[in-house]
Amino acid sequence: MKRPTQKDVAELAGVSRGTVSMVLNGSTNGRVPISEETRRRVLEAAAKIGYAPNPVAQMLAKGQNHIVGVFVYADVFPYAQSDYYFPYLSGIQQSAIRQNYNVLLFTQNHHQDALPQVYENSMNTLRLADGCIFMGQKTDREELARLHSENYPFVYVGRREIPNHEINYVINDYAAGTAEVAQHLIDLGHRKLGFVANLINFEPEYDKIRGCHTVVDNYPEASVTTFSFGKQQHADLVEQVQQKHITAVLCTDDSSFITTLKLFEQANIRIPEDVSIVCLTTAEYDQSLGLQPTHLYLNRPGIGEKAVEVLIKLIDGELESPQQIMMPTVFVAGETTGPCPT
Amino acid sequence: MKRPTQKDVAELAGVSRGTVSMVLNGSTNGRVPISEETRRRVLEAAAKIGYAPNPVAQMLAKGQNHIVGVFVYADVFPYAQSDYYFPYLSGIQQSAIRQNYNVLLFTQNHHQDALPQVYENSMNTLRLADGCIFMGQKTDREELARLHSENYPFVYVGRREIPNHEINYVINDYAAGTAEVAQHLIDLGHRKLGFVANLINFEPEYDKIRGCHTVVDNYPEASVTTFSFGKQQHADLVEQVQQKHITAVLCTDDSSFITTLKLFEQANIRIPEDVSIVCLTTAEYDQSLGLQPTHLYLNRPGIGEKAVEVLIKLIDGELESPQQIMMPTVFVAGETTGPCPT
DNA sequence: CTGAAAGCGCTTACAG
DNA sequence: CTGAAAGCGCTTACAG
Repeated sequence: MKRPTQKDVAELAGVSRGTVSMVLNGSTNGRVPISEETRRRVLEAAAKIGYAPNPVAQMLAKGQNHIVGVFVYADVFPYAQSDYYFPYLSGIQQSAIRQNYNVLLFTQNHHQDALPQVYENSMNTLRLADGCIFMGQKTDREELARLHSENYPFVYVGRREIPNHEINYVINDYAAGTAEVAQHLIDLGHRKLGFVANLINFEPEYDKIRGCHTVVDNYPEASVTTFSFGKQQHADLVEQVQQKHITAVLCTDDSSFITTLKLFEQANIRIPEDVSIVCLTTAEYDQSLGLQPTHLYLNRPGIGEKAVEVLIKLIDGELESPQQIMMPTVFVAGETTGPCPT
Repeated sequence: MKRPTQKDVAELAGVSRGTVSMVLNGSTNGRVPISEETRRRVLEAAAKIGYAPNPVAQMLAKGQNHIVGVFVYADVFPYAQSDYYFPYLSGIQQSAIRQNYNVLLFTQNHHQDALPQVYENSMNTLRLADGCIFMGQKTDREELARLHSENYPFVYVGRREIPNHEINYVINDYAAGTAEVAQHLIDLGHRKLGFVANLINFEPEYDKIRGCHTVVDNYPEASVTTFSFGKQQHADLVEQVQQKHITAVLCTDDSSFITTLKLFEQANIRIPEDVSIVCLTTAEYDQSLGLQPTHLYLNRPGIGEKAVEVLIKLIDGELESPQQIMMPTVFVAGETTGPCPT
């Protein structure tokens, strides 16, 4: 009833367990090859009893698991926000296939209504994987710091700065992308820009604002006004836009993009005739909107792939300095931007 | 430089390795509890040297991994068709979280340009997981048969019939759903129905046709004509529809749904005035179409969740008879169906 | 060309 | 309450 082990094969084939191991792994351990006759006997015996090596035992003996982990700092594992996470996961899978790794989703660390934790009872629960890809907004920076000092190999998808720890990450080059957007708007004649974000104190948002300024600051008559959307706290956006004669608004994420569109619609502000709007992340055509959004397309699968490549090099010890990689975004001109009204 | 082991903790705390194990697992192995003082010493020692048990060693010793695998019979792991697979994966993750399992994606079994194989060198590569969820169209039925005779626990997402093997599966109840669709069309006055499929010799398609007939056969004047879309072989659909005065067409998947719509458009057949069309799977609003599709919504996350529930019961040995579970679909009346023209 | 044995890092009866 | 030891199923130097 128990599944067969190496020992069963060895006995049936009349050889030692070491020999079975070597035949099945094709490895000869730096020795003369194993005789064809022996090989055949072992293979036959294995096939006969339906033997398959226990990968857990192999992992323990070899000390390498060939598994990359995926850990998500979010309330639940990608589900409601699956549109956001799955493109990254796609890339992770692609890369894993290419490099002959399996992918382990750390779902065990999620408990109801609580953020997932790497350390449970102060113990690192990630050791099943050789290394791990991190995603998610609700980063626990202390855990990352600790993981880093333990030399556990990991790569964050997204920029995270941890004091005293140079961690590895792969991220969209928001600064360059936003600069491209800003230049586009400037070229269309816009000079008074608005910048809408949900949370300002977050690395990606910094990068976007910074990118915007690198362009705008070249035009003395141009300016950027920043709006922070809190809970219900966007009531004065329309007012301010009108008062300050803002003609173009950059929104950092799709929720603020949609909100902004709705606010303008309610105020009878026409898009793009009166005001141009850009979404600084991937935005799909929305039926209720009826316009192709001008946006920054993020190559999320590409980022996932890159993150795994870096991670595996890390695992293999091929990297000494920390990797902080920027991936280009793609500017997509849509129908929500137009020339500055005169 | 090496990561600390149980032995290191034991020495530092001045206790035996078994004691460390018990303290850390909270298990007392049917004995009097471990003294508070000892507990504290062990915990402190562990924290001090940053010890975390090696999960691989734990798995080997315990013989249980708490991992559910996911294996996809498709050329590549969900990527191009990610829209199709990811909703299932969402459900799998949800269920795994609830039951405290991790999820392992078997990407190692995918090699370029070849279908993935469970058995490599005639050895089952799935043993890392306690059991496995299967998905994908390009099922290798021989592998499933073998897996089943080896008593490896698995659940297929989709119906697969294997001679002499009653396997476990969870599937959309296409028969009931299609019957609902057929009734809807009959109620709208349609009597001559068309049924379009890409491959007819596939379990889900059988179920759909069967469901259609259970309704249509109650109406003596009603009939169903079946069309099989091969490669480029749908040229006569329009012709036949006109000749036979077919007024409603059921399409088994979204690709045949889209193709049918295009063919009708080219022939100046109006939807739904002249012909009603239904998609027998989840169909999104398509901008080029401009109509909300009448379709059968599939609760894919729900199926993923159910599949994991069944799998874990299987692993725990709580199930004796094979489980073949039907999940209800949801009929969504859209704009591509209307009353039969008179 | 092959066997015997140590080792991977845990858990769990079994004695004390 | 704790220690010593066997065992989980492999791999890999080391002898022969």
